Parts: sequence; structure tokens; C-alpha cells
Amino acid sequence: MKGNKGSDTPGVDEKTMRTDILNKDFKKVLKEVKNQFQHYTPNMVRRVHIPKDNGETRPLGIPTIVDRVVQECIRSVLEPICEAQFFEHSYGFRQWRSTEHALSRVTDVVQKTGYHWVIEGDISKFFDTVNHTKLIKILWSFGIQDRRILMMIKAMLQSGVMDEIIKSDLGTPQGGIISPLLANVYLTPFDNFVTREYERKKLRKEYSSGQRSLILRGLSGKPRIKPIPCYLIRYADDWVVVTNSKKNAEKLVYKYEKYLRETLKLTLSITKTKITNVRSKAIEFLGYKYKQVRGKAEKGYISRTKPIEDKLDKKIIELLKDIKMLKKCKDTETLISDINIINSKIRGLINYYQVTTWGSESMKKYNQRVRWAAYRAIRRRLGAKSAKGKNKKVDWMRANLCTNLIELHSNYTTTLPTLKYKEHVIGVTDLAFIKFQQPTLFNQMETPFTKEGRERHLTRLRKRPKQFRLDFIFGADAMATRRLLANKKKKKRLYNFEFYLNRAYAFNRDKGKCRICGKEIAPHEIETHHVNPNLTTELVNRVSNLASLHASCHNDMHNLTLTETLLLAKGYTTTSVKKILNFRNKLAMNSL
DNA sequence: CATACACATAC
RNA sequence: AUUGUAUGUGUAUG
Ligand SMILES: Nc1ncnc2c1ncn2[C@H]1C[C@H](O)[C@@H](COP(=O)(O)OP(=O)(O)OP(=O)(O)O)O1
Repeated sequence: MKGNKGSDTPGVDEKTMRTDILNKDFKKVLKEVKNQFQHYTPNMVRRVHIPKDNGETRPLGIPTIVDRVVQECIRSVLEPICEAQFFEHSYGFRQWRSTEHALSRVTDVVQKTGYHWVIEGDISKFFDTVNHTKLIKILWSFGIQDRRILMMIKAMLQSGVMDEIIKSDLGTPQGGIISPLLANVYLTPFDNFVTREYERKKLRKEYSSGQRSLILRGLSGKPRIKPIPCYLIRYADDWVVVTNSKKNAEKLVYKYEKYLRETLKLTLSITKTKITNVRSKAIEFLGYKYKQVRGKAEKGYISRTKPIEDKLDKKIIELLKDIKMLKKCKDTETLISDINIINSKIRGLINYYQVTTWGSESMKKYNQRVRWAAYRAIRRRLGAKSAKGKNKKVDWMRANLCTNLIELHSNYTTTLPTLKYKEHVIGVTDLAFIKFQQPTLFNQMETPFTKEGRERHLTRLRKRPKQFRLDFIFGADAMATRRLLANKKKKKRLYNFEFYLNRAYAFNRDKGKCRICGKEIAPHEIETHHVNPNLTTELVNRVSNLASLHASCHNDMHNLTLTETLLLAKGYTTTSVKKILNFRNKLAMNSL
């Protein structure tokens, strides 16, 4: 939560993460949060309207920091329970799943089944129309039946909006920490409704299409109509169903609309819901366009994906505006840092669209405009003569000669607008440096909620597992924490809530070893030293200012009567002594 | 190897 | 000051 951009944006009270959690006393914070769980009365949410992409506005509901903490507590226990019951091809708001997975699922289904009639569904004002009582019932059906938890969730949902009179029993705040989880819970019955007749039944024989008899016999022996073949891919309230004919698509839309309206009290925007033959027209999903086109070989179709043009258009216009602002930079240093920001914006766009087969073609349309805008803006900033003569500061340089983004730029000899400053050659990166990456399907076994799933994840990313269970060593009831709390003569300013959090990260960084003697530290002897205790409250407890030590090493380091020779006599190695002296030096220097 | 902080995208 | 969940990239520090 503290890493969130909004952590210093208050709700209806004035409280922020920095002033009211991190800088506060550890025990006080714990107590305040625990108190919330006695009789939970959440604050109202603060209403802020932000512009949406389509010109309308989005009403945010910003909870107070304490309410965010409480919501996070509840989210973290509910999530594993819910996850086990979510639909496998729901990709929104879920760990380790992404838009890329959703997109590749769509193309994969279409390619392998040959079905090319697609329904694009859109639920109006989704978060704002979630029905509270229905939601609680669905949670119950998920097996979440603890009255206390359900009452707290109900309270969160009903805590009205500041400055708005009407208290309704509709909606979960856009901005609430549990809202995305609740949204997926709420649509799970819909997932089941869509998939239970066909997709779920066919799980074992995935994709084997069309060759079964038209009539199946149910248990009663009564002939049953063969279910309409259909596959659902959902991302939050945005969903796509792939089926085999226009007629069937129409039937399904009819059924789905009725179900959503009658059972979930949601409106399927009929005007926005479209039925498309992806062999003749593209669908739009998650910022991507997708259609099938004839392949080079006579028969068969291949997938083509690309960015939605007008969305990309808008982004590029924004980008060009930013680039033009470069000419207003105060000095060369801010110019460089602004170029880096421009570069990360360009990289961001490339990164999102590199999974599209036609991404490169789309980017090339804007390429030249962006390059020249950048060149002119930098030249304007530094004056016309900076682009003339032998040692031009502003110049076109080959990408592989730039000193920034080396890993990327070294693969290209395209010229880029560059700025030379000291030893650096800073290039404005190019939209055309987009390289198609085949989007991957989500591996259903790879989830953070099982031991095996976590292992698969680590091996795929070629990472090593975390060595320590930080919550065991540093949790509120852990030995190291109790010992610290028992220590009476500690300075309040240093030992605030942030310290309790960050000492765990420092310990992990130090690999559980003492920064003085290099030996492992057992849980009962961990102490965390402030390298420079005189920094401001915001800086003292940064991980970079903390060092994990043995309690004894820590003591000896602070005990100035122990001279170098006495330390050696005590059995410290020469390198350990050096480290002790180093720490002492830093303390002495900074206390001046 | 780790964390923290910028940017991007989806909803 | 524009909140949240998720994904991805880059830079910096040890
Ligand atoms: N920036 C955001 N912050 C918080 N929640 C968001 C944000 N963007 C989207 N959401 C959540 C709340 C939305 O109800 C839900 C679906 O988003 P979206 O389809 O874009 O709008 P919407 O369903 O609220 O209105 P509509 O589709 O009628 O325009 O995702």
C-alpha cells in the first residue's frame, strides 16, 4: 500500500500513509487497526470525478487510509478462497494473469475451433450497479459464511459518499481495495451460467469440435437439444464469447441479457454489445483489434491483431504534446530526465502492443512525426547553433551509438534524435523498435495459490525462491518483534511503523547474515542498525539506511571503549573490525 | 541477487 | 493532486 501512488492522497479525513501510518508508533497503528475489527464503522468515501477515455466521467470513491488497511486485511484472506472457485478464463484483476493471456486465449479458441462468430459484451457502469444483498448471497455460496466478515463487507459497501445524500444499496466504490475482488465474485455465477452447458462439459476434450451426434440423452432418457457451442473469455466486465454461427450468437445474447438483468441486476448494454464475424470484421477487446485473414496458403485463416487505431492516435497526440514541452526545460539536466520520461512512455506503448502481429505497421505510421518533433524540440531548447558545427550537441545519431537503453539500442542502426552531454549520448527511442512477441497462453497450473504453482512460476522466470519467511521472523508476534517492543529506552522517532516494516526487507537483502561478522543471525539475536540515525523521519528508515546485525555485534560496535586491539582480542576478524570502524565513522561523521 | 521508484496498458 | 486491482518495461541504490 505504501508503494501506491495514492498512498499520500487522503480520503474524507486528512490522514495519509506517511503521516498516519509509517511515521507513527508501531503498537499504536496495530491497535488502531485491531480496534476497527471490533465495531467496524467505515468512513464515507471521497468522491472525485476523473475523465474516461470515451469523454464521460468516472466517479471514484476514495476510502480513508485506515479503511484501505482494513479492506486489504479482508481482501488478503478472501482472495485465496475466491480464487479457487473463479473461472479459468477470467483474466481481470487476478494475480499473474494479464490482458496478453486474455488476448491469446481468444485467438487460440478461434484458431483451434474454427468458430468465428464473436459476441462482444459490455456491462454498463459495472462497479456502480453491483447489488449488495445479491453480492453477500454469492459470497455465502462461495463458502464465506462468517457473519462478522460478511457484516464488515456489508458495512464497507454501505458507507455512503461524502456530500451525497442518497445512500443506496447499489455499487462497490471504484477505488476500494476489495472492489476488484468483489467484482469477480459477483460475475462468477455469470461465468458458470455461460460455460456450464458446453465449455465446462468439454474440458477433457478441449477443442474437439463438431463431430458428435446432434441429440444427447439426459438421465431421464428425454432427448435434449445439443447445447450451443461457446467459449467465454472475461476481463472484469469486459467479455467475449466465441460461437459457431450468427443465429446462435443472437440466441446467446438474448439468454445472457436476461440472466444478467434478472439474476444479477446488471444491464448488458444492448447498443454496445456486438456480434461480429471475425473473418470479415475486427473485434475490439482490451485495447486490441482482432480479426482473421486469409493466409498465404489457399485455405485456412490466420490471426491478425493490432492496436485500436483511435486509442493509439490519442496516445500519440499526448506524446507529441509532451515532446513539445521539452523545449521549456529549465536546464540540461531536467531536459535529460524529461527525455528519459518520454522514452519510458514510448517503451510503455511498445511494450503493450508488441504482442500484436500488426503492431509494427501501426507504429510506423507515427514514427516520423515523433522523431522530428523530438529533434526540433531539443534543438529549440538548446538554440539553432547547437545543431551545427563539428561538436553538435543535438544531432541524428545511430541508435547503437547511444549510451541510453543500450540493451535495446545496440540492435539498431536507425538514426535517432540525440543530445550529447558530457560523456552521454541520449537518444529519443523510436516507436519502430517494436518487435513482435508471440503472446502466451496462461498456464492454469501456475498460480500463486498453490505450492506447485509457485514453484512453476519461479522456474519459468528462472528465479530462486525467497530464502526467508519474513512474516515468521518479523511478524507482530515474532520473537524479533517482541524483543524490540520490550526494549524501553528506544527513540520513538527512529522506531516507527516504517522501521518495523523495512527491517524485514533489510534482513532479506543482507541474506540473513550479519553485516559485521558475516555469520547467520538467528531470529532471537536480530537487531537492525540505523547507518545514519540523523536523517529526516522520511529517510532514516529506508531500507538503504538499515543494516542487519547480531545483537552482540551491534553492542560492540556502539561501545567506543572497545578499541581496535580490544575488538581483535575479543575474536573479531580484521575484516569485521574494519566494518565496525566503518559503521562508527559514518555515525561520527553524520552527528557533526 | 534484492528493493524502490518512474513510465505504460487493461478494467 | 487521480483511487484501486493486475500485468509489463525501464532507471537507480545496496
Ligand atoms: N481507473 C479506475 N479506477 C478504479 N476502478 C476502475 C478504473 N477503471 C475501471 N475500473 C473498474 C470500475 C468499472 O465499473 C469497471 C469497468 O470499467 P469500464 O467498463 O471502463 O467502465 P464502467 O463499466 O464503469 O462504465 P461503462 O462501461 O458503462 O462506460 O472497472
